This record gives sequence, C-alpha cells and structure tokens, in this order.
Amino acid sequence: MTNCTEKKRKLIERLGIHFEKEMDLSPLAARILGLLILSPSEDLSFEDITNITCASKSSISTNINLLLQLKIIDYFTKPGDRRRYFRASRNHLKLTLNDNLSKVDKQLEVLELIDEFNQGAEKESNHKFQVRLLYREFLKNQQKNLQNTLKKISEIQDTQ
Amino acid sequence: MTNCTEKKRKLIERLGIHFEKEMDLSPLAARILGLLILSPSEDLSFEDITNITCASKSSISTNINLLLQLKIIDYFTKPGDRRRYFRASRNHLKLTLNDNLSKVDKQLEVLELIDEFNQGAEKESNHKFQVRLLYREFLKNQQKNLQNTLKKISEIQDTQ
DNA sequence: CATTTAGTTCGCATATAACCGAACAAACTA
DNA sequence: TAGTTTGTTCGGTTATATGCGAACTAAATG
Repeated sequence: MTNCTEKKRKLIERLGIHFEKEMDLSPLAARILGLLILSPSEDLSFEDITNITCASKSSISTNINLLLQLKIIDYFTKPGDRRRYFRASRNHLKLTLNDNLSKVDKQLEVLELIDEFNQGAEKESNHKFQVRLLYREFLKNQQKNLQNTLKKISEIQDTQ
Repeated sequence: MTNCTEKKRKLIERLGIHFEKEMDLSPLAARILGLLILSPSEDLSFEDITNITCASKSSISTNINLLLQLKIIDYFTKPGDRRRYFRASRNHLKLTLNDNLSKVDKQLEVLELIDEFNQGAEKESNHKFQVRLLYREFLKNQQKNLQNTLKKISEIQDTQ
C-alpha cells in the first residue's frame, strides 16, 4: 500500500521544494503534489497521504481541499469504497498554460498602457523604446508558443 | 517637481497592483516601481516619492532599499546635491529574462527527474507520456525565445 | 556650533499563513 | 444501537509581512 522507497521519499522532498517555489504552494501542499506526481499508477487514499507525509489529519485535509480547489489534483472513488483516491489532475498542464497565457496577455496590456502614456508627453530615450519593442516581441512569441502547445494538447486529448 | 496628474496617479495604482501580483512585491514597493516606470525622464528624489505615494519615510526607505537590493531600481546623484535620484533599472528586463531562463531550466531538470523515476518501475499511460513530451518541447521553445531575446538585448546595449 | 536636510533604524501594531491537536459529524458496520 | 472509519472544523500557536511613528545619524548650511 504505502509503497514508498527511500529514493521516492527523497524525490518527493525535492519536488516539494520545487513546487513550493514555482507554484507558490504551502510546503505540505507541495509535498502532497510531489507524492501524487510520483505515484501515477497507484491509488493513494487520504490515509496513505497521511502516512507518507507524516502530517496531521487536519493539515492534510486542508491542503488536499486547497489542491482540489485549485484543480491541481483530482480524485476518484471505487465502487463499495467510501474513501477517495487522489491523483495529480490530468488537466493541470492545460490549466497552467492557460494561466500563463493570461499572464502574458496581462503583461502585454500593461505594456500597452505604458506605451500609451509615454506617447502622450514624455521624450523617451531611444534605448528604452527599443527595449520595450523587444520585450513586446518576446511576449508575442511566448503567446504563440503557449497557444500552439495548448492546441497540441487538445489534439492529444481528442484522440484519446 | 511633483508632476503628477490624476491620470498618472491612477496608472500608478494600476501598475502597482500588476507588479504586486506578477513580481511578488509589497504593495508599496510595487507602487514605487510603477511610479518610476511612468517617470523615465524625470528626476525623482526620496521626497518626491514620499509625496506622491503618501507613505511614511520609514516605509519608503525600507522599500526603496529592497528594490535597490533586488536590482529592480537604480539611483544616480547630481554634483553638489546630496539627494539620490531613483529610476527603474535599465538592466531589469535582462535580469528578469535571465531569471525566467533559470526557472525554465529548473523545470526541465525536474521533468528529467520525473522521467528517470518513471522509466525505472512504473507502467505509465501513453497519454501521460505524450503530455510530458509535449511539455518538454514547450519548455525548450521557451528557452530558445529567452536566449534569443537576451542576445538581442545585448546587441542593443553594445551599440549604445 | 546650531540647525536643517536626507535618510536609517528600532520597536510596535496588525494581518495573514501554516501547522497542530481535539472535538465534531456523517456514513457505514457489527 | 454502539463502535469504527473517514474525514472536517475550530481554536490556538508560532512565524512572517507590511506598515507606522519616533528616535537617531551623518552631512551640509548658516
């Protein structure tokens, strides 16, 4: 059940630290996510998670509900079994990329606002202008890459 | 001196909220940055910043030093004037993109670790494997875009 | 030398985050 | 119906973030 080798434990810690920083999760939520990512073909119940992470029931409950709410994880049930079995959401990459895309869009919007403001009155250095131009180009490329990847993901999911 | 129209004030608030979220700055630090970005050709002293943001000297001091430390802002002095004049760092985009690049590198590393782990034991679904492949491709494109943009920035800066 | 200017530093207040254990609740089981 | 399983919710603790005012310092000015 609690199939958790030393190697896996260490990797969970490693991923936990990574996700904590990169996804802005609480330490425990990040570790739970790490655990679930490394256990794609196992069925992990609430109790399994409690045992492996060694955290209190209440903290696990809170953090699982947080991850569920953020759609970072999923759960399924088995017939005749009251427990929920958790897993990393199959949809999460898609959601992340969409999130990313909207961030890029927001940055482009802000850039637009700054441009507008500067066109009005300020005598701006050529250098600053060029850098903003470059930055816009960069953001547009990010957009393209994101849109493209999202399209490919949809294609895979449609095939399945 | 405190050349600050209503329009500019509103835009400062707008940028403040944006930077607070996107750059993980304190509200005041984010507003100071917004202010400096919208005042590229003005000389903004400590006092100007105090007046425009309506925050206490101590908070301004703390937050300016924070922004300086993060290399998000810069300052210069004028001969025979003790005051420092602050501005958005000319180098900041470069630093941001470098940061971004190292994040992408870290994500690729973590992906590598997960792949390695899964090759060992787990019977993984084809779908998950394909998604990870796609994600890796996405990250590599991000890398390329970042590296490319950084190169172009260097070129601009060399010309100047 | 006394005062002003230009900032820094300190202690305090308030808010929020992260975790815990204990009590509680709802559903199933003997 | 009594007990067990599967969680949730509540109150408290500790740590950290954000801001303030008041006291301080170091340099320039009169």
